[in-house]
Amino acid sequence: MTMQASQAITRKSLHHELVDRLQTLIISSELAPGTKVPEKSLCDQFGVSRTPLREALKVLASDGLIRLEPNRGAWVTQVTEEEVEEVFPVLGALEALSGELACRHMTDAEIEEVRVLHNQMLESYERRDLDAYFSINQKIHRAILLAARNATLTTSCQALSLRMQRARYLANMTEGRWYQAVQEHEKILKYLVARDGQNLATTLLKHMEAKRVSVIRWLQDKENAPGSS
Amino acid sequence: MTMQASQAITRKSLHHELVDRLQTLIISSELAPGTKVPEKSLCDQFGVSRTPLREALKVLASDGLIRLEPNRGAWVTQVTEEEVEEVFPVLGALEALSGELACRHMTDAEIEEVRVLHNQMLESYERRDLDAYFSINQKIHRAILLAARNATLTTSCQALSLRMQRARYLANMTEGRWYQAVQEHEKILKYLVARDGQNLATTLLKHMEAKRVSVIRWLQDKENAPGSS
DNA sequence: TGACTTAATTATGAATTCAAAATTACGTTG
DNA sequence: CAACGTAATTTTGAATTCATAATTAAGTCA
Repeated sequence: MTMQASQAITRKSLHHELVDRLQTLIISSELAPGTKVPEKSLCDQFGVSRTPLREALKVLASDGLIRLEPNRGAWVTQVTEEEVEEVFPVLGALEALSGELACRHMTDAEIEEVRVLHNQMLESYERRDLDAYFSINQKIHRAILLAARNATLTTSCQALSLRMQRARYLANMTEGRWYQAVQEHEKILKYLVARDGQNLATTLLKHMEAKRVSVIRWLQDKENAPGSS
Repeated sequence: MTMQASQAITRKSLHHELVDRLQTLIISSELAPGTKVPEKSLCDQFGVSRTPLREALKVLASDGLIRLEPNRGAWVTQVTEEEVEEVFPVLGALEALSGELACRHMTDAEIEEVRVLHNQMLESYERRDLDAYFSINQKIHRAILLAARNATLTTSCQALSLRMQRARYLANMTEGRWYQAVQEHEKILKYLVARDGQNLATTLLKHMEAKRVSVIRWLQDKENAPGSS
């Protein structure tokens, strides 16, 4: 069953398209952390030759999603404690900035959109629907980021978020942490509505710090009780 | 086709080496902003085929140093006002973080090294030696960055710095701005020695903001009096 | 059997080739 | 001569090919 015709890529820049697709595969763990990137099989799957695929791998490597070992191929990077301790502070600083800028530039309509998302998120929290919660959560953070009106900031933030996403998405929040996160989001909305950039920045920073602790804890648990995907 | 021997590349990963070399060419303006990247001539110059060169171009494009136009090749990006307004705030936030972390992690010996550099910088200021000043200036910022002990932060900062470097390096500081910058550096050293992370962060942020203004002014002057390179 | 060599296979890195697109050069016509 | 259209050339994007390094398999000998 060679159905690569259906999946064959034609749009704009091939390597760029491949970067997107590979990112998706990595975030969704279809390409599992620590495993080798199956160059040949991906070429078959996407119906492309090795040249554009390898171009995409170089880009992903510079973003830290994969690691290139000379003459030994590409490997999906693991989310390590060390990396988490590095990335979250940086992400915190960037999100804080995005909050500050968003307070200056966000339209009232956009704030209203965030309020709607916020309420949807509360609902999914009530339902204990973690998937929905994460999805809406991301939309809120993204809305704030976009409202900062700074493409460079957006790019930098997203690149780092991507690296954490696998880890964060699967982080089985405790009931306590989940409640805490919701409380933090109440404050985020409050300060956004008040256009209080300073306090929003501080809150987003603390929010990220709490996430860091949560993810670290999850990584440590996983280490002690490995195996179950 | 031969004679590539003189500059031929042999070290580790070819595309990685090419990324480095091309960055250097771009920063030094040997590849001038706004011009087309001469793929063929670079291949000849480096003695490599197009494949690894194009891999490097993809990476540089994702870092924003060049722009890829589908079917039309690669172009060295211009430093625009818009971009400066975007990048400097982000860089400011990151340098502020680096200052905060550096105060926690820097060894006394490392602080001493910064002091030495600082004094050298003052000397080059007295001599009005702009090249030396910039070079030492960069070393100081880099020392602080490395002392933050955060590889992710280092990478992010440097990527953004690179994009600004062409513009900043050529920024013909006014006497007034130069004096101001030196004063700012006095404070930076002071707070570093005191390990006052909060104030160091604030100072670095202001320092970057002042640089932004300076570069913007330079860009505007350049626009009104173009041509002279 | 098990450690060590050596040969076969496979995967990787980079050059080359090839089709398609864009650019340039040329010629025509008004 | 200028504007347009067509042909030749060059450049680009991507597949293919090729040399080399790494991995696996097979064979040898204690």
